[in-house]
Amino acid sequence: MGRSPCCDKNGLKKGPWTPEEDTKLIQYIQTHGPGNWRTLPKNAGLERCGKSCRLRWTNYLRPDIKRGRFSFEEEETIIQLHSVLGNKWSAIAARLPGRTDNEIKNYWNTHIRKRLLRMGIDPVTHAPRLDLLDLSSLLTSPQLNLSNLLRLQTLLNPEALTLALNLVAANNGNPDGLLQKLQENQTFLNSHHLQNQDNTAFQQPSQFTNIVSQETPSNLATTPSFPNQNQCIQGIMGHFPMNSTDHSNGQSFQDNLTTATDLSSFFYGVSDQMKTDVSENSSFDSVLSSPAPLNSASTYINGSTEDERESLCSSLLKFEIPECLDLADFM
DNA sequence: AAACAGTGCAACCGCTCTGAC
DNA sequence: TGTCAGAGCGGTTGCACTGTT
Repeated sequence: MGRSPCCDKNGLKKGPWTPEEDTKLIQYIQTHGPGNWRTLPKNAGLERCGKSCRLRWTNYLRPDIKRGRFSFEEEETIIQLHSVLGNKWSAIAARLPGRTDNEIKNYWNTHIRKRLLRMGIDPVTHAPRLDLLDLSSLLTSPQLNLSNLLRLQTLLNPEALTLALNLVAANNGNPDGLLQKLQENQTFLNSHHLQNQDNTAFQQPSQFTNIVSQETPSNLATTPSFPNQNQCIQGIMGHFPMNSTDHSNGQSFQDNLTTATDLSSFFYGVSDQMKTDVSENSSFDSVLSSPAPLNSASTYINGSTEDERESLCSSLLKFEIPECLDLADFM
């Protein structure tokens, strides 16, 4: 359905608004109120498109517009809402009094988006970016075996581990290369004692299911020699290097396993030290469970600089490995 | 001091949605 | 039901400003 342009573009002014034009628009709207934007320019004595008038009014001349730097509360609200709503700037703006969709959109694109990218966060999905993980160095290690991959499972999301598996296969020249390594680990897995006979105490890690059901390597999921999930879990439980209360708030490894909904959440539970390293703020629990990487740390960060904000944001990212956890222990 | 590059933001463009007729 | 105008939305552009060499 063809549409006529919203206004006759010939003779209409474009570009930045002058103070005189602003004054005319403000005076007209104060007298007649906003609305009927098509006829407004003519009635107000403006050589502008009605659309341009509406944009100028709603984004810059409205009396309730809040100007100036975004506060940390506003910023974290934007990030959280964006993680839920996506690029629905008007919907986000509706939750931020005094801020316009255009302003929020610009702030996102020029500040928040870049900061998330620098921190390795995909600004679209709010998830860690897989392309920034240096998986190749891990996967070319001679220590590569299934148990190590399964330990990585606690650090990476399922997509990352899937990628790892695919990279392993590609690195070996054919998918059977990985299969061979998996078979080598069969002995290791089978030799392990079952430390927790009652596997029903915790849910089967759904992410593991993702791994074994991957189409590539093609024959991975169907090969009879591939260890079953219970065997793999046994391997993890037997070889996980952390024991007792290491790195956790007095919570044992076993307790973590029995309460975690999956192995990744177990790892996140272990990373409590990271929280206290950053702040004493009790609301960090929600940080670690929220889709958005940020939550309430207002008392800490208010008035801080851009770099300080980024520093805090980096520390809040749950995928970032805290110093207290030595990766070498996992390998 | 000048040239260049990078950044931020105001404004525009094209499309979709909504309601009136 | 179809058409149209008005309004709104999200993506993109262009320019001014700032920092760097």
